[in-house]
Amino acid sequence: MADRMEFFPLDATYRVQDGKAVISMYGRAGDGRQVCVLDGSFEPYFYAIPKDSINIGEKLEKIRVEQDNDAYFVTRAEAVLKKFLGKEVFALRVYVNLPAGVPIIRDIIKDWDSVSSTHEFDIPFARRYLIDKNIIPLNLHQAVGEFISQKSRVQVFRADSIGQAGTDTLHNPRVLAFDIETYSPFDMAIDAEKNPIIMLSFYGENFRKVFVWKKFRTSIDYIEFVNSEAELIGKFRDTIDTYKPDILTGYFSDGFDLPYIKTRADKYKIKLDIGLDFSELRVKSARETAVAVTGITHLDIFKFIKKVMGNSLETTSYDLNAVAFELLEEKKHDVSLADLPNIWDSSHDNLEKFCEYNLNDSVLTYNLAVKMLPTITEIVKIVGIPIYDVNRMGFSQLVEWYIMKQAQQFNEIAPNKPSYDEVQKRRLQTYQGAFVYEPKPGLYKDIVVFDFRSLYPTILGSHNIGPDTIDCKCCEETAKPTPDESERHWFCSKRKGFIPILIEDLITRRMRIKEIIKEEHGEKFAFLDARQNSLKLLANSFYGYLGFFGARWYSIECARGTTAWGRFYIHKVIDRAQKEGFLVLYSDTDSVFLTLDGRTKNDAEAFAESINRELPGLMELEYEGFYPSGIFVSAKMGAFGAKKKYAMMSEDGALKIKGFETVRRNWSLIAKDVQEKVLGIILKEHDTEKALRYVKNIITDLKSKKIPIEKVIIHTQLQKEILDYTSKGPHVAVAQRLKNKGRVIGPGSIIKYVVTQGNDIIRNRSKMPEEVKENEYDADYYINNQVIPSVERIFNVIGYTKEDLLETKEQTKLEGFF
DNA sequence: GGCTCCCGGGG
DNA sequence: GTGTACGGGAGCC
Repeated sequence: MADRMEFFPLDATYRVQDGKAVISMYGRAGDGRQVCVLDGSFEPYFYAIPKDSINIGEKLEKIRVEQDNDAYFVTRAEAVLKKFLGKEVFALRVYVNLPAGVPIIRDIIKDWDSVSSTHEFDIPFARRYLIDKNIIPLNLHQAVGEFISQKSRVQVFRADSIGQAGTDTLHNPRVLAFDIETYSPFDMAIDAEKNPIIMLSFYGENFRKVFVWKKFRTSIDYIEFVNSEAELIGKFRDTIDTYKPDILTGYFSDGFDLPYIKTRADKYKIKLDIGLDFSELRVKSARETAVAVTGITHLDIFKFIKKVMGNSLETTSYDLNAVAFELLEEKKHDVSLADLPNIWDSSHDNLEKFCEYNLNDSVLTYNLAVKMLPTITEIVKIVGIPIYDVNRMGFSQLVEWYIMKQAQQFNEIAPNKPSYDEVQKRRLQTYQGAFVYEPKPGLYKDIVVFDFRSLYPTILGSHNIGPDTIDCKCCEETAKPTPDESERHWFCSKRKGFIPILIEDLITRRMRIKEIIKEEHGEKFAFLDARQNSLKLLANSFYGYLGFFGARWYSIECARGTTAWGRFYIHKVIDRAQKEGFLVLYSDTDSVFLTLDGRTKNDAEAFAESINRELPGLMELEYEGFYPSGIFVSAKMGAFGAKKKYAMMSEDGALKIKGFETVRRNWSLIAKDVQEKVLGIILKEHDTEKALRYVKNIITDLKSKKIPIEKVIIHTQLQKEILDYTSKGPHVAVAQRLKNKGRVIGPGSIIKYVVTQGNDIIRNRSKMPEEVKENEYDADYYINNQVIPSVERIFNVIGYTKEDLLETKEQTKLEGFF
């Protein structure tokens, strides 16, 4: 007798059982319990396109490969009618006994004379399953089958069939945030082999806890003392086991917390078998590490925010404090972590505030995860990929997997990933990008900003741009070619392409949501807003995807055509604006900055309307805003045109700043200080003279050595053994000398150095701070390589040159603007 | 100008 | 895991 069971799948994986692959999906059942759903009915396969419909079925069935005690063979081959880049093709769907056999069998047949090409042989089995069965993680599904008994931390259900069940989505997964503090002496590299974890905090719904293995007097109820680090690691495992989170989240936990915990656990031979199948936590060490747990979704919320939200945030730093402040208006506790090791070693009485700090980091992480969950959920639902993977994908991968899923629905075969050689070739391809109208540096009044709503996506849609519509035979004579002077291309005017269909679908879905969202409030609004934003992010990424060297649906000609049309339309706006009497200040890609120059705001809006009447398809020029004053920079030219840098003040007095980089740790303190101060003076006080005086004073102070030596120390971390360096930077030279003096120096050591006076190359003038007397540092180096570069572009904005900064005599420019 | 190296996040 | 991983700036050579 079959049971029915409803559940929200979170992720899928597979296991080989009795020579057959069995999919296991972990998720939350309708009754609230965690569940594992097994499906053994899905078979691995790939496609082979035979030449001239030669029958290769018999030959395929003879293949048999023995490897590592497993046998791989073709179970059957099915002839199917598919589409490939706009053309109908006969393909063979080649079924293989095991997933691991797919690439092996494919390798054998790819070179056969009778085979023209092979496809879709490199798609992870569990991902293939979700796509083919149209199972969308987080949506409610119904399984028919029965509960079985199997070693597992959760109930196991063996399914005979699985299907969508209504439109419900898991909107309140059980989230558990955690954070560790480690013993980490001031200025030493973080070293998981050497230094213990001393605190561990958790935060979830109605749950907060800090574990610490030294005792002190406290009245805080969530602090729990344990006797050792080993016991603390045991608590890590047990807390997760009893809390039963759907999502375990940390801040940079892929790169720090979990690998650290794993290293320490290995030391004590503690098994971190928190997987719902009792498997251990897995640290995948690639270029960027990632940590996975079977059945529990590990969300590194830092990674998600940096990858997906990054561009839309004001902050340029992604540390927890800056991100929490911008997204939550909350901050980290203000404690000095540098003091923690000493306090840990001596006076335990002060440990309490570090425990509070530790918990607060988990609280912030939890709140960030909850805040991002609507967006994460919507991306998962649009792309059809589990949270764990969405968390670790960049935009081009999100686009690609979205297209892969749609390809299945549209009966399209996916093109292959480029070979290494092909990637190298593609990397060399360049093309003309967007049009940039350079602003004259200076201060301006009454600025109006317009931009094209989703310029590239609407061009791709309106002009039917895609790899399957380019240069079609049927429209060679009639189609309108791209406005590209260097090469002639056109796109089919009879048949809508695959990619334009997908893009227009994303755009119109978004427009519909924008329409209904006006009436919504609260939670419903938040989800719809997250959805429209996710749709926009995805649509905006298609153009870049077409020109991305790793893309399956790569087409540099399509990318070129898109920018060519983009330049065409923005020029049209600029020309018309000038004809109508506006002053064009600045334009970049899809936006135009005008000054009213005597005309009114209403005139500007009417102007946009007149443009819109002539635009094709879904293209639209939008009124972005009005700014009473602004400062524009024509920054240093890069290889592909100017960088975008400007600051404007809106009517409510808020400043909008674009393109000013922040300085990093391998800059001296003096450079950081000066940049911060100068930005403050100019943007808040509008006193350019004062900013200039300030920098001049700093330069004078450097020359007369009034700036203390601590402010000119540069910190750089040694990445490998000194001998392994082929190119000796200043920090390597200093490291060598430290080693000669008997200091223990190796990978991870932070090398501090000061550049001193002389004519030699920098390396030979770099010394350790204690070797340098107060007046020995090279003032010119710090002025020219540190202070000036950190503020030069800011001063260019307001009309001063590097030379002005260096001159001792005062000058006045742009006086009396404000 | 090409090559090599470092940074980020975390403590 | 039927896959793969970044991009920008500074200094050396």
